[in-house]
Amino acid sequence: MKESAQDRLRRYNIKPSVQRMAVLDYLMTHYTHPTADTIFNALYPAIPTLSKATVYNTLNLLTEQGVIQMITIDEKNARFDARETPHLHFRCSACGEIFDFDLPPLQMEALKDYDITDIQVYCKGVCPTCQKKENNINN
Amino acid sequence: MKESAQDRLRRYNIKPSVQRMAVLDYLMTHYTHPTADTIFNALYPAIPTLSKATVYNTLNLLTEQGVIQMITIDEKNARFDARETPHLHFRCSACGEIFDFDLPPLQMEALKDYDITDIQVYCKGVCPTCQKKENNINN
DNA sequence: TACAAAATTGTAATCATTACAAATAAAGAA
DNA sequence: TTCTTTATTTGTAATGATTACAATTTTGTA
Repeated sequence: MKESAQDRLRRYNIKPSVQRMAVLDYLMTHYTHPTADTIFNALYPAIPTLSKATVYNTLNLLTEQGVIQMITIDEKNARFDARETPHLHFRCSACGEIFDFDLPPLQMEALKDYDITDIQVYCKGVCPTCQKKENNINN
Repeated sequence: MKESAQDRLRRYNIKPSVQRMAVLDYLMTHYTHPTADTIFNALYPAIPTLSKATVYNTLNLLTEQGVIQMITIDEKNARFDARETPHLHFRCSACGEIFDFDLPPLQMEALKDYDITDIQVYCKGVCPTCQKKENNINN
């Protein structure tokens, strides 16, 4: 049985306000790496008093506390991800979609004295679907 | 003997204008992950007619052509890196410095059908020097 | 109910980056 | 060379995501 957004906030000692639960719940049910704007637009109908500032405040708080990750693979907007296990992001330069992949643990002797709080691996290139499309265009 | 900025531009079939050589040469002699602004300020005295727009144009061109890498580990500004071998970036949350580490090749069966053009690995945390400082403050 | 602290809101400001049109430089042809 | 075309650079205005901040609302507690 999956942990709820409320429980996850409690686990990090963050007061589960309506707005915080809504933002985190959206991320925990949409593993689409949304932007702050996307999250705001999705929640606004259900919470018409919601402010975009609150969405930004909440995302920053959750990121600082390590509840979620801020992804900077897209230079235009920050994206957010509620997955808790280290994983790899692949961003297709053709369609823009961001794919998740499990990541083998990277143990590096050279980093042993560094206190690592966050690991992010970004790959960029073309996904198989877009490769096929490109081939069709060129034939 | 090291390759010059001019030769590297030629290798990528990019016309080696004075401005492009200056930007790339700066990156090839300063592995400090500078921002566009830092590069502009460093080059401006020697090239007083240089425009910041040219620095941005050049950095974008070099990034698109794969001559350099754009690093987004710092959410505020893009940073740039002329290293050609895949490597890992560690950003200290205390002092802000970005350290380079060699990266073991990451071969992942799950990605075999993806056409990967760029791999970036970001680690965040506290470097040994800042860890010591933090301990001293707490004692 | 009253008070203090925390959270949310709306809006203005910030600031890195981009857009764009004008100016300049480079390349090619005759 | 001189003319013509193309590529590059420049200065400045615009963009747009994010932040700052003061006012308002909500929450917790006595």
